[in-house]
Amino acid sequence: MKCKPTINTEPSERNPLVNKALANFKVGVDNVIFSVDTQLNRLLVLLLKRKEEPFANYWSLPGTLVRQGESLQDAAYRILAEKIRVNNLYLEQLYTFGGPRRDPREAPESFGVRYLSVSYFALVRYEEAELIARPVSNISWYQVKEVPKLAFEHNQILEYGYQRLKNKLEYSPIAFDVLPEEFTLNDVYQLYCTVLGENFADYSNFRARLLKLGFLLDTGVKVCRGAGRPASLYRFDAKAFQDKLI
Amino acid sequence: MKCKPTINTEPSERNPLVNKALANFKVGVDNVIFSVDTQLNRLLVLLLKRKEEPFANYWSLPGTLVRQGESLQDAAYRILAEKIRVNNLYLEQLYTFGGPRRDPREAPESFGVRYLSVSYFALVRYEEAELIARPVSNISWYQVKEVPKLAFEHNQILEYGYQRLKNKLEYSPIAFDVLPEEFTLNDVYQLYCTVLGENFADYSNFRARLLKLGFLLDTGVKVCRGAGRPASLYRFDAKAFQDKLI
DNA sequence: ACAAAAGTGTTTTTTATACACCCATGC
DNA sequence: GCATGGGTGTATAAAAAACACTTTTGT
Repeated sequence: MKCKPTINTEPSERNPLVNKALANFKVGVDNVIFSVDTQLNRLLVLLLKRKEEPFANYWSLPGTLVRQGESLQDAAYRILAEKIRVNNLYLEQLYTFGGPRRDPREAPESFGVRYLSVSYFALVRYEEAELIARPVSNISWYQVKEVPKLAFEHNQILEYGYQRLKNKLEYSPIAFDVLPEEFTLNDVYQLYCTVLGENFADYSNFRARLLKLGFLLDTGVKVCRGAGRPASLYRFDAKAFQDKLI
Repeated sequence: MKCKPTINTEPSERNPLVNKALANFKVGVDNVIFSVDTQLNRLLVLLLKRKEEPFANYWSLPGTLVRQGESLQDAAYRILAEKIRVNNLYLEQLYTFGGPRRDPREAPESFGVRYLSVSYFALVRYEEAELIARPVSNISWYQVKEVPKLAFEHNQILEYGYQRLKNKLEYSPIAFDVLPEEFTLNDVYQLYCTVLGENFADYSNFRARLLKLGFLLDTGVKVCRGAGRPASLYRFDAKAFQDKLI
C-alpha cells in the first residue's frame, strides 16, 4: 500500500549528460477484444498467431504501431477493423505499459529506441463479427479461460482487460452496445452470466433491478424461442439513461 | 454510447507508403499531485509556472520527458521528487493522452516527432510535503476549485484525476497512505469531507461504516484537541485489510 | 454550568437476496 | 397435460441515511 520511493537525490545535477538523454519511442496499441457467445455461454478474446520474431508462433493480442498523424484511438480502431468486421462495439483505453526492456526488440544494440504499449479494451457483438485474416488459422476467438501463454506481457494486459470488462458491465450500460437493437431480458441475463459467472445473481432479482433502473423500454412485441412463454422485446433508451446520470 | 467507426477500407493496401510511416514519439509523464489541507478544508493540486514556450507563463501540471532506461513510473516518481519532498504518498497511472497535434511543439515542420503524455495521479501528505523549486513563485498548491486555464490539455487531465481521486477514496484505503501512522476518526472524516464534499455522509454513519470494515485498530491512546472530549487514536491494519479482500 | 468535540444508539428507508408461485407456449 | 422458459410477488436480511442522545473535556 505505502509507496516510499527513494526521494530527492537530484541526480540530474550530478550527472547531467547520462541522465538527461531522452528515450525515443515507437508507440504500439494492443487491443483486448472481447465478445460473448451467448449460445454456448462463452466469453471470448480475439487472438492472432504471430508470424515474425520476436515471439514467432505465439498467440498475441491484435496490435499495431501508431502511424504519423494517427491518434491512439484511431490506431486502436484501425487494428480492430483490419481483423474483424463489426458495426456494434464499445471501445476504451485500458492502460499503458512501458517499462524499459519489456519488448525483446529493445535490444541493447538498438540503443535509444523503446516500445511502449497503450492497450485498449473492446467489446464487440459476437454474432456479427466476421474475422478477416488471410490465413484463417492465424486468427481466432479463444475462451478467456483457455488462453495460452501469449507474446510479450499480453497475458497481463488480458487479465487487466478482463477485470475492466467485469467492472464496466456492472456499472455502465456497455452490454447494450453489443446486444441487438431489440432483445429479451433473458438475452441480457445470459450475457451477464457469461461474463460475470453463473452465480452473480438470481434471474428474477436481476430482472427487477434492471427494470427499476428505468431505461429499458418494453416494445410490447413478443418473441417465441422454442418452447415456453414468449418473451417481451425491450430496447435501450439512451436518453432515459442520460437523464438518470444527473 | 454506440461507437461506429468507419470500418475496413484497408487503406494500407491502397496507399502503403504514406500510411505505413510510423510516428516517432517522445513520451512525457504528467502528474496530478493532490494533497489535502485538513486544517483549512482545502483540496489542493500542485502546479508549476512554465518558463518556456509553448505556454510560457501558464500554470501546468509537473511533467517531464522519459529518459533512456527509465520506466514510466520511475519518471513519475522523479518529477514528484524534483518538486516536493514527501515520504508518504500513493501513486498510480491515470490515462494516456496522445492525439496528434495536442502539443504545439508538434509543428508541421517537426515532421514525425510526436509528444505523448502518460498521466499519473498522486496523493501526498500535505503536512510533510515541502515544496522545492528555485523560484518559489513558480511552484504552488492550488485549490482544485480555483485552478486557472492550464497549459496543454492539463485541465482535462486534472479533471480526470479528480474523478479518480473521488472514486479511489470511496473504494480503497488510499487515505491511510497519507494520514499519519496514528490518527483520530475525525481526521479521516475531515479528509473525506474535503475531497468528497461536506454532504457525502453524516459523521456518525461514516464512523460506524469505517469501524465495521474491521481494519482500524484502536490504540486506546487518547488525544486532546482543544476543547471537547479526547479522541481515540487509531492505526490502519494493512494485514486485516488484505484478509478482507479474500 | 455550558459549549465543544467524541462517541453510542435507535428508527426509518432502501437495497439485496432467496425463493415460491403463476403464465403462456410447444409438443 | 406437462415440460419449458417467461414473468410476478413476497418474505427476510443487510446496508444506508437520518437523527437523537450521552460522555468527557476546556473554559
